[in-house]
Formats: sequence, C-alpha cells, structure tokens
Amino acid sequence: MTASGIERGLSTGLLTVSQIGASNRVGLLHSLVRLGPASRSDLARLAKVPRGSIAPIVTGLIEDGFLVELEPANGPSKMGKPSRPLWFGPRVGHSCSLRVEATGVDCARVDQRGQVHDLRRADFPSDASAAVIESAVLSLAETVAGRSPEPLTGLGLAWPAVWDPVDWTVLSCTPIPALVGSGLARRLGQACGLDLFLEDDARALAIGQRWFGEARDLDNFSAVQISTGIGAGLMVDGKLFSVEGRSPEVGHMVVDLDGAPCRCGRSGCWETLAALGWLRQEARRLGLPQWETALPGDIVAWSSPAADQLLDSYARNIAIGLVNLANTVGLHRFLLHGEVVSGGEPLLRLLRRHIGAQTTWSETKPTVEFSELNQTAALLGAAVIPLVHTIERA
Amino acid sequence: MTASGIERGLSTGLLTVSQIGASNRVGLLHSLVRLGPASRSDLARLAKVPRGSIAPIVTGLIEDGFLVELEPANGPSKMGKPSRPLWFGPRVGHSCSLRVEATGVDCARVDQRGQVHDLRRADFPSDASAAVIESAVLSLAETVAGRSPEPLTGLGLAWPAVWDPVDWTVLSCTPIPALVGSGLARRLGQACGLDLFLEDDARALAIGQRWFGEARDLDNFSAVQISTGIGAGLMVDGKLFSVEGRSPEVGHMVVDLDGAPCRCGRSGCWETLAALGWLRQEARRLGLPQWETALPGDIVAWSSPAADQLLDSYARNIAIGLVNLANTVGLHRFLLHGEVVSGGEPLLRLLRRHIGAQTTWSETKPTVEFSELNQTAALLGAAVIPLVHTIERA
DNA sequence: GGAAATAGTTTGACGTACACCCATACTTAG
DNA sequence: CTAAGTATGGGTGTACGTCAAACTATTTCC
Repeated sequence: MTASGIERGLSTGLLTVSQIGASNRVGLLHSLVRLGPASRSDLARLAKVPRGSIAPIVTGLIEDGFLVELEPANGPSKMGKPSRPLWFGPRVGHSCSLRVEATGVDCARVDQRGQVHDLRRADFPSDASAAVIESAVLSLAETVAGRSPEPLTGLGLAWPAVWDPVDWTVLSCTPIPALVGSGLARRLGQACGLDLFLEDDARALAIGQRWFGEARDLDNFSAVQISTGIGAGLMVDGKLFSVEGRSPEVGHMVVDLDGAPCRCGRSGCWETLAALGWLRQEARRLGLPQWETALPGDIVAWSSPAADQLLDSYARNIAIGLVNLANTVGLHRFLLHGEVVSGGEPLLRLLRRHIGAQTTWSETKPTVEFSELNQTAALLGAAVIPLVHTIERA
Repeated sequence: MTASGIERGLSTGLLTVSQIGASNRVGLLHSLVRLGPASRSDLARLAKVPRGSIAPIVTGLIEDGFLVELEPANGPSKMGKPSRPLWFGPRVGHSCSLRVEATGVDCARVDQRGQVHDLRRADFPSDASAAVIESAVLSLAETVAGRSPEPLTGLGLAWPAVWDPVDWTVLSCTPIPALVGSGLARRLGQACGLDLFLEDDARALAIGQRWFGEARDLDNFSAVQISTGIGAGLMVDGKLFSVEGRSPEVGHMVVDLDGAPCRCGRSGCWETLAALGWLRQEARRLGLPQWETALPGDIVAWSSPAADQLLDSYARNIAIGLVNLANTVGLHRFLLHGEVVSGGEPLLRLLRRHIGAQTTWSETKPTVEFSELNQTAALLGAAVIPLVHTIERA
C-alpha cells in the first residue's frame, strides 16, 4: 500500500537525478501556495536561481495540467513586460479530507488553495463501538466524495492512532480504544475508490499549517496539540521530522520526577501535568463547579483567585514542556492547538511570561501562538498528502 | 571563513545536479570507511545500484588521488574475476585534530582509517587564563602538525564552546569561562596555515563515532556526553541533526519541576540531576569520603549500602533524561561518553534496568552503551570534518 | 577446451540545472 | 511619434549525474 512521501531520507544509497526533479517540483508548488499566484520570475527570485532554471519546470507542470497561466497582472513596478502569474491547473484536483477524534469525525473537500468546502461532521458517543464509528466515517466520506463537483486526487485521513504500515490495522489509539484492531482504513480505501493516505493527527496539523496555515513561511516550527493528551508534529527544514519512520511522543517526557503515574508507566509525564485531565482534577480539588467538563476558557472566565492560581500553574506546566522541546530538538516556534486555545489572550499572556522566565539563559526566545485554524489544520494537512503524492508521481 | 558542510538542508532553493554528485562521493567514501577496503561491486551491492553506476564515481576519485586500487584480493568466493579492493589514496591526507576541555588539550594526527597517531596532551589548571590556554593549544598544534610525515588536509577543533560564526570569537564556554572573548580559533588557523574547522564537542563525538567508531553502521543514534555538564550530538538519517544551524541543548530539559536551580535560570534541569555535580553533592550528603573528586567508578568501588543507593539514583536520573530524549526526538540508541563510563558494567546494568522500567509502554526499547573510545571519539570527529570538506570540494 | 560465475568497462539514453542570447511588451524620455 | 530602457519569457547548448544493457576480462569447475 502507498506510504506518505512527504519526507525522504537515505544514507547508504545513491541519489538519482530524477529525485531532484520531484523535490524541486514539490518545492515550487509549495512556494506557489506560500506566495499566491506568482510569476516565474517571482519564483526564481524566491529560490535565488536564474529565471531560466524555473521556466522548464513550469513548462512541464503546465503541460501536465498542474499549472495554468493567469491573465497578465500589474505588478508593483509598472515597467517592463508584465508578468504572467501562475496558478494551479485542472490536474490538481481537490482532496477529500477526514479527521477522526474521540467524539466524532469531520470530513470536507479541500481545494488547492487550502479552502475548505462542504465541511460535515458526524458525532458519536465517546464509548461508541468500532462498528458504529466505522459506519459513521464511511458514510460521511462517501457523502462528501460523492457530492464533489471537482475531480478528487485522493483521500487523506488524520487520526490519533498508530497503525500497521502494511495492512493498516489500528495497533493503538489512546483516545478511541474501540478502534484498536479495526480495519477501517482498509475498508475506507476500497469504498471510495480513491488513493487513501493516513497520517497521525499531530503530524497532520504541522503539515496543514505549513502548506495552508499560519506557518506558511516557516521552515522550522512545532505544531503542538494540547487536549486530553499531548502530541506534536515537528517541522524541520521544511520536512516533517521523523526517525526511521516513527514520530516522537513528546507528551511522554518526564518533567516531574515525583509526579503522578502516567498510563505509559512512567511518572510525571508532561501529559499528566498539562493536558485536560490535570486541569480538571485540579479544578475539582479547588472546588470549582463543573470540573468534569471544564476547559481552559472556563477557568479564565471564572476569574476567582483560586481559578487564577490554577490557570497560572497550568500555563507553567505547559511552558515547561515547550521549553524542554525547544532545548531538546531546537525548535523555538510553537503553534498550539486543541482545547488550550479556548484560554485565549489571558492564558497566552501567562504562557509567554513563563516561557520568558525559563529562557533567560538562551539566546533565542521561543515564541508561542494559539492557532486560529486549530483542528481545521489537521483537515488541511490530511488533504495535502494526496496532493503532494500526485505531484511527486508526475 | 569556512563552515562545516557535514549537514545540508534547503527548502526554498532548488537542488542541483552537482550536489548529488558531491553527496554520493562522500557517501561512497563513508561506505568505504565502514566496510574497510572494498571493491566496486561491494559498494554497488551496499548501495543497491548497478555496478556501472559506481564505476565512474570511483574512476573520478582515483584520478583525483582520493582512492587507489589495492592488489587483487581473494574474496569469499573463489570463482570469477578477482575483485580489486579500493582504499584511500595519497590525496586523502591525515588530519590534525584537537580537543579542548576544562583541564587540558589533546592533539593528534588522525589517518584516513581513523587511526590515531602521535597523540599528545597539554594540561593546564582549571583556573588558567586565556593566554595560558591559548599558548598551550597553539604550541601543541604546531608540534603535532610539524612532526607529521604525511600531508595534512586540515585541522579540526572540538571544544565545549559557542562561537561567533563569522570571526570565531568565543561567545560562551561554560566549562572554561576564561575562554569567553578569546580569538584562539582565529590565531590557530593562521598559525598552522591549514584550513581550520570548529565543532562543538558533543557533536564531534557523534561524528567520530559514526565515521570511525562504534556507530559505524548506525544512521540513527545519539552520542551523549555526561560529565560536569550534559550534551549530546544527535545523528539522524546519517546527518548530524541541527535546526537553523544550532544544536539542541539537551542538558537543560527540566525533569524535576521542584528541583534545584540550574545556572540556566530554570530548576530541575537534567544536568543538575545527572552530571558530576549532583553525584558529588549527594556523596557529600551521605558522608562518603573524597566526595569532591568522586567519579561514578569510585561509587561503584565503594559498594556500601549508601553508595549503592546513590548509584541507583544516579542511574535513574540519567535514565530519565535518556528516555525523554528517546520520546522527544525518537532516537533510541545511546552511546554514552564522559566520566559516567567509569561506572562500568555495574552502572550500565542499573541504567538498563531503569530504562527498561520506564519504557514498558513503547514498542522500541532504547539501548544504551558506554563508549570504548570515549573522548577519543571527539578527536576522530574533529578529524573527519576537514576530510569531508576536502572530498566535497573535489 | 568449454561453460559458468564474478568483476569491471563502455556506450547510449535520459533527466536535470544553468549560462547565455534573443524576442516580447510595456514605460519613460526626448 | 520615436528611441532607449527595463523586466519577463522562451530557446539553445553545455555540463553533469544515474541507469540499463551489452561487452570484456579473469578465474574456477567440469
């Protein structure tokens, strides 16, 4: 079955000439996403290569239908021959994109600009059986795919799972234990008749943010998911970081030697101190109402001394993990996703203060933002994967 | 001034044809280091490419003097035309290699096989002035370089410092504060008349281990230095990992929320719990003699209940950081360097037990070894850098 | 002596970036 | 209105890579 080609790496083998063509084509199309409609000269300037090097690549992409020339546009300078902006052509179809989470599934069609169309959702109870989840996902995907007025390049699925790389059986899925052993992905690929690509949800966030989101201009950043668990997709030099095909499990770094036991068997994992579970337990301990379903935003709204205290500790716990991440992998731009975002400006201020206090020593301060797109970024990321695959094969 | 070309990465620019040639040449020579003298066919098999693809590369390298053909050797199979093993030629000279640490400097000549020749050391007091250190380093380097019977490709320097990338002034150097502001590197380059390459000591360990050391066959591993501080060089896909040219500072991840303050301004950094300082303070607390200079090996030798307890805690503290590293960057082979190694088999057993206990959840257990080469690996790593540079330029 | 096996070489095809020159289309100065 | 200036796009030839396949060389085995 197909594997995501979004990263590449070899050490013992030889590099071939064709690989550089594929890499440059993808890079060029990504530059186009970043810049919007842009001329050959624009692209050449961005890549710092002569215009003549861009032209043949563009010609090939136009011939294959990946690009089209738009009407001559008036650039900033009125002098000289007007530039002919390039944009995605008919061959770059839309993608069908799915995001599975604990209590439901989102599905949408995503176009080449990262615009989301026909977004639909199906909810299911958090204790739903595998069969219920599977049928919900399948019918939703078939509906969206069936209604698409555009040709679809493929289907992308983002979920918080670990799966068998060969037959796509779910090996583990902490947020949705019922899915373990499920062959959902296999059936989904067959049902829709489209190429299917799977991706971990945190990694999908990073991909979506880099291609269509708030990290379009960043080669190095980290997309962090903070909700009932903690995960991250690490973008390094424009490539999604992984070692031997496996992604890091950042939620399970120990930040408190004597902390509470974690489901992973260790104690004091970041996840036990900065995810929703900790926040709600602390809320309960402090006697705050509705602690069972409290979100960071609720704590902010509460604004009692006890709640303020809780919020500050929460921010500190998140900050510690982020700074650790900055120190161990060297990324220092963080884009946060998940329920944390509900904390809004007050929580963000606290976070930044704690991060600042913990990085007096280092030369480069980490920066942190709450994602506007939030979970939509995962849909975008899932949509990018078939797109990249199509371009690479061309 | 020259910069280490041992890693490469681009995202917005285009890949060129020559780059793949350079990359393949370096890869081929590194394969030769791994295999020892090997024929074109051997190299082709390793790289999984047709023999015809190797031949022209080898021909070019022979013409440039980087390789020579040895006498026909009897391979495992007696049939067929005997293979002609290849080995490094006269153009691949030896390197002069330096390692600066808190109390002295090592210098040696390193050949193309990673053999160390003419190893010399100059000690200086730990409170030595910059002038004293500089003259010791300069005279040692001049001695070794002057005595070399072989042509030298360049000079490599490994040290625990951060330096200005433009003029090589030392910006910070925790183990040797006197060096801050020093222009030692500048003068060293001028004095010897050789190309000089600088590298962080932990990163040099990783490079040395991969080219000539115990990690010759590993594309993914982590060389960890555990002595008065903690640092690591991370090898990912055969390339030294760095983000935007800066390496991670793994010693400063927080593993204990309520821990002791660290010089970096945070509290409970790994370095405060797993470096020599912690061990000695605890030894003092437990009333062990000679705690000021105690090494892990001394604690092992002591073998009182209190000492055993201390050793176990030490192993646990190291293990926590290693497992964190495994979780955050995904590397799970650790090669340990520094004074830890004196702990020998007993400490290693404890380490492995703690690591095992903390990774019940994950699919792949991290493995940990004490390096036989230990600090010599840094000398080897520093020697590799001029070598790679010479080959890439060819 | 001939067949089989292994190693190394040669050739042509293909793909890629790049340097260079020329045509095109628009603005500006006279 | 004309000529010069300027930026864009296209075309050509060159250099440099791998690859596939056929070819040669050398040894062992029967």
